[in-house]
Amino acid sequence: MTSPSKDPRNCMDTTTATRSIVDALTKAIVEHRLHPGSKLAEQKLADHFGVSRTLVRQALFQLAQKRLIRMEPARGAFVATPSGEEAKQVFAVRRMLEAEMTRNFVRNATKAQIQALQEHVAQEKAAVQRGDVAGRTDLLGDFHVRMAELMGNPVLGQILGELISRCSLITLMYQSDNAAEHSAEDHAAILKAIVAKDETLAVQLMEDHLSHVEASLTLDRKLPNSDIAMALA
Amino acid sequence: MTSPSKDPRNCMDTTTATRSIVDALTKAIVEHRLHPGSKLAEQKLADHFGVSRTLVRQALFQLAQKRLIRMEPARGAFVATPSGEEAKQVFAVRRMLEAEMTRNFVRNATKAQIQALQEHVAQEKAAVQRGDVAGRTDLLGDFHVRMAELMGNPVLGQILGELISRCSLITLMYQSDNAAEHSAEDHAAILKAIVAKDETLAVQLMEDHLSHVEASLTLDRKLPNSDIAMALA
DNA sequence: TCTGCAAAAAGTGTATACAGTTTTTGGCTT
DNA sequence: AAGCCAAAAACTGTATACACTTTTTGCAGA
Repeated sequence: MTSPSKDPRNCMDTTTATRSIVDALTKAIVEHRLHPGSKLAEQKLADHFGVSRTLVRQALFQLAQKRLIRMEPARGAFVATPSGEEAKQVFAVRRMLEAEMTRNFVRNATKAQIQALQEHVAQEKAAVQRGDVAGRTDLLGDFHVRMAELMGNPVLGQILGELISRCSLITLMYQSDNAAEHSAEDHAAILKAIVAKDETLAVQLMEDHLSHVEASLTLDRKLPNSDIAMALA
Repeated sequence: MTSPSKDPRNCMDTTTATRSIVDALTKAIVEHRLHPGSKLAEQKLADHFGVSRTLVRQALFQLAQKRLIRMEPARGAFVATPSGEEAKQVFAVRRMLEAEMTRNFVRNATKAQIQALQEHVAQEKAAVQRGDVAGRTDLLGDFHVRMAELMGNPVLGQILGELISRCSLITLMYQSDNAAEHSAEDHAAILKAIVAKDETLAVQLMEDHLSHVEASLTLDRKLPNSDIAMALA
């Protein structure tokens, strides 16, 4: 009832500030502008975003919980450097979730939902062809999240979204770029099986897809980049 | 208040102060001392824990990310009140994860790991028999987390741990207490199938177990409790 | 030149202060 | 007496201040 807030310019909304920092840093990490191992100095980030350390700190804590960064006791925050071991675990969990998800999707998806996925795959192909690395990375991950959301299970969608963020970091560390184009093809094949209502095949293709991505991991090293201003510019 | 916790396995451990607040509040929520919907006023919590609002705030953000509380824009934090819809989704995800987890466990578990689970189930039975509600709740959830960890997949363990925390809140809202004793029996049956290396049966029993818990949910309402000092004392 | 150590700089961890918003309180009108 | 508006209290959101820790710097001695 009482709606005394006639303030439409509530743009610097509370909580949105922290959230936008989380989003910006997440994007920067997933899109490879902040390299694994980079130091994330609080004051520098605060200066960059034009806020105080308080908000940066809150954002860093949230990122730590999402395992995109790690925080060492009195030394600060660093972009996470997931190990090969951790990578395998993340993929294992994804296979568990997505195999079942695919099965349920084949069973229950409506025409409209399938069409939504088809449009998504088309976008993926477009991004791959135009060489849009950032957009491609987003879309390839979003394919899986979208599927979860279309199933009417946002809980699954959120968990999968976090796993996929971690996967982005992992693949950025270990995977060569050309392998990603193959993912778009995999998605198309999965979708085809879904359209054909071939439950077993769709599940199998999804598992193969994830195994394939995992198999393409390699153990070469990267050099860290600490230039926050450059990466976020 | 149990302060003596240094957890060496958790590398993202922020200042232990914040973590102990998170743990204390998590315990209070899971153990039913803070009811769904209760307001969590920052200053009151700060006074209770003998710290400033800063640390309480950080803890609340982490709890919000774990979906144990919800934070409303300028109104504060409240113990989460998961809907029946959300409950179904959480259980659906658990079934996905734990069916596969059980399958892998049957395949790969060593004698020592199986024995560890057996000891755990024995503890469960003891807690149920002695009427230790708090310990029982902990142990019943820990059975699943323990299984994940024994599989050498801490990633799975952590995700499952969070889902189970949410489940505790859900069951505390919707489930009658006596159903929990049944869970200990379910665990024993699952373990028996694991010992017999009957993969199909073990998976089936795990799915049935989770479905059974979910099926025992009901939609009666609860009255909120806002007395923080009492609940945490 | 290289090593070791102390002082300074930088950075994190926590508390406090302050501004804006929401909720409560108390009185005034109908 | 019930309802409504205004002032006050309480609370959240953010910035700043300060203590303590880590890292860097600079210099003395070998």
